Amino acid sequence: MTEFDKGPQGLRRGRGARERIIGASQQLFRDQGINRTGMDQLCAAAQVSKRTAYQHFANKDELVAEYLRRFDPDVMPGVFDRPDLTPRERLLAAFEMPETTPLCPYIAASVELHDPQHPASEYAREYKTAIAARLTQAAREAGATDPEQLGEQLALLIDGASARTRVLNRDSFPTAAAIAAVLIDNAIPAPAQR
Amino acid sequence: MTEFDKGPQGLRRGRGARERIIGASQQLFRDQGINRTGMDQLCAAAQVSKRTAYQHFANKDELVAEYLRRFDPDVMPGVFDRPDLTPRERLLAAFEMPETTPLCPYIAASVELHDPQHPASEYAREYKTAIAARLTQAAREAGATDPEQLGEQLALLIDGASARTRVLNRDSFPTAAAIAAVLIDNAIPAPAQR
DNA sequence: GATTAAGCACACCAACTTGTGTACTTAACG
DNA sequence: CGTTAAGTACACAAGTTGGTGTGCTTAATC
Repeated sequence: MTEFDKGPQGLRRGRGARERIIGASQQLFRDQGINRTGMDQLCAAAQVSKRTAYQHFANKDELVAEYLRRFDPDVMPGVFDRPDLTPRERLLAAFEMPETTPLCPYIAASVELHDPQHPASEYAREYKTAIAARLTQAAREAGATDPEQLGEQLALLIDGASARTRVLNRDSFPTAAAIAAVLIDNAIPAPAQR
Repeated sequence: MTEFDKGPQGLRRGRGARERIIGASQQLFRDQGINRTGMDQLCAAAQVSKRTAYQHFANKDELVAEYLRRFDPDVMPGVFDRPDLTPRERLLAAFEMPETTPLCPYIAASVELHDPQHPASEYAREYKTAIAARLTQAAREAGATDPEQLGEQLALLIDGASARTRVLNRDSFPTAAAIAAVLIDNAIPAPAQR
């Protein structure tokens, strides 16, 4: 019984070792941080031998990069894929944080790795840019006079709430949402609001 | 030649050891991060023997805590000690970041140490609270209707700019300052503005 | 049944970490 | 002078890290 796909060449055995590795990294990197999570512990959690892990990922850095790539800016916190909301509501939805993410993993990775050249750091930059672009687009749809500016501002608010939540150990997203509401109302000319 | 550093060969004894250690930690922790800076390297940079370092600080954690304590919320970036500015200008002055601080060391420490119980993490929380309190006070002096709210909002903007600057490798404080201007003008009733 | 890819168990390595122990040297001071 | 506080140099312990080498086992396909 093949439980799984039999690709033209690839045959997945057991149960997706690669997926388990990434799954374990998502949990451990988030809970303990990247630097404080050793490959031994990670492999144990993934129920994968260390040897196998290093056959899937050349080194830890590459695993970290792949771990970050798994977060997709298009599926943020269900912000841009909700046609039931008005544009304004969609912009505000970005501040309902899924409390599974105590600190944006990109900020964490940038700080922990401490190397702007690191592939993960570079992807973090891409991601942040993508998020701002999505917000800009939503701002445009909402009729903002300067969508770029509003998008960048909202992105900054999200990062601020994320960082502050981490340091203070207290949810700062409501504060950010309050600011966002002010900015949005200021940026959208009255006739377009509803 | 009395009590000052002087010695036959590079022997800086007398009274500077502790200060040199902290000085080196300020530079290295900022440039390389805390976890990536070993005590060996730090002692070499401070021109202090490792033994001496451990006579001044029980362990690295304590050094990290002391390193953070050296940042004083009262002397932020010369924000609250400038009677030449109007209250409004004083609030905005908080966003002229001294570019010597790429990322607020408290956010960095919180992320790197990854332990809310760590003395440095706890001090980071105190510091952030103190900053918000100072901003709240300035907001009150500026005549804001809800100074607490404005202070908290401005603090969040600072953190957002700090985090975002780090991740994007691009100064985000102007964006934060623009938001701050909007918030301030919205929070201060017209007659009180000047 | 043979082949083959994927994985496992486990020992092992080299580098690096924080932190000590020990014996020696210097400067200040009464 | 002698005492003492501060510091040095250096070896070393004990732990952790990322990463390999090797031989063996499984399961699906040929």
